Amino acid sequence: MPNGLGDKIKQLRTSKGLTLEELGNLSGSSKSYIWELENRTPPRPSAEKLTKVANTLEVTLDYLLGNEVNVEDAQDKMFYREFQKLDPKAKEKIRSMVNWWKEDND
Amino acid sequence: MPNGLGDKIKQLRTSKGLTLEELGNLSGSSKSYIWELENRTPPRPSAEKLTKVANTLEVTLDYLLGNEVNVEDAQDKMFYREFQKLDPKAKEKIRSMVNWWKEDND
DNA sequence: ACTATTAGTTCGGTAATCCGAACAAAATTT
DNA sequence: AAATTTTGTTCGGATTACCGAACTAATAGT
Repeated sequence: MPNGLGDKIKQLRTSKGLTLEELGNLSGSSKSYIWELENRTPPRPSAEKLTKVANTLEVTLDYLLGNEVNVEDAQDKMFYREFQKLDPKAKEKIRSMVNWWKEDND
Repeated sequence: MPNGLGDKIKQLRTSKGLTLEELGNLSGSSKSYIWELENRTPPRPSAEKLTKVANTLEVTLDYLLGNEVNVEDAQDKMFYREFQKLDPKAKEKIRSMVNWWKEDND
């Protein structure tokens, strides 16, 4: 039987080319615990740990927990969060970059 | 020393006219634990518990945890809408470009 | 004021999180 | 293909989240 949370973490981790240890280090957990999250039947991880894991994997907590349905929205949201923290000049650069990108496709 | 998470929970709970026991019952926790969440220095509550509390209080987990996205700027909002329309591949490229470029500028 | 009811606080115990370190398997190098 | 390095898995134990029940403080009813 598949574990929703674990499957998502493993999916995202491997797609980013990260090892258990790397994800552990980046998100302040031990690799053994990351493994438990991925493979053991649903534990009750702390919001603190899961938040850091979600941030490292660049998705929202709600996505990992199944409250948000698709990855794309979760990723968009995370990107937007980071975007908002940038200074106006940086925002402007990225904005124009995105606009330029759009010109081609339509 | 104000505790962010606790203050928010208490604020929301009382504004909804709920007692510790009621919020506990509605969200699958004991009243003593709700009290700890509100008054003791920040513990490490499980994502499971916190999710239920957030749902009962009708707010997002991200709000409780302080990761809130505030959508004040109209220009940012617009950008976000446009970004969402891009195809996944383009999004990924832009994301990694921004990440890479952010390393230098801190 | 006294009592009854409700709300909030404290506390001991138990079960679960989370880690480090040892072990196993897989991949890479020589 | 043996040796080395890297990645994944298991396990014992320290720490702590979370509960139940006893206690205190308010609040309301008579």
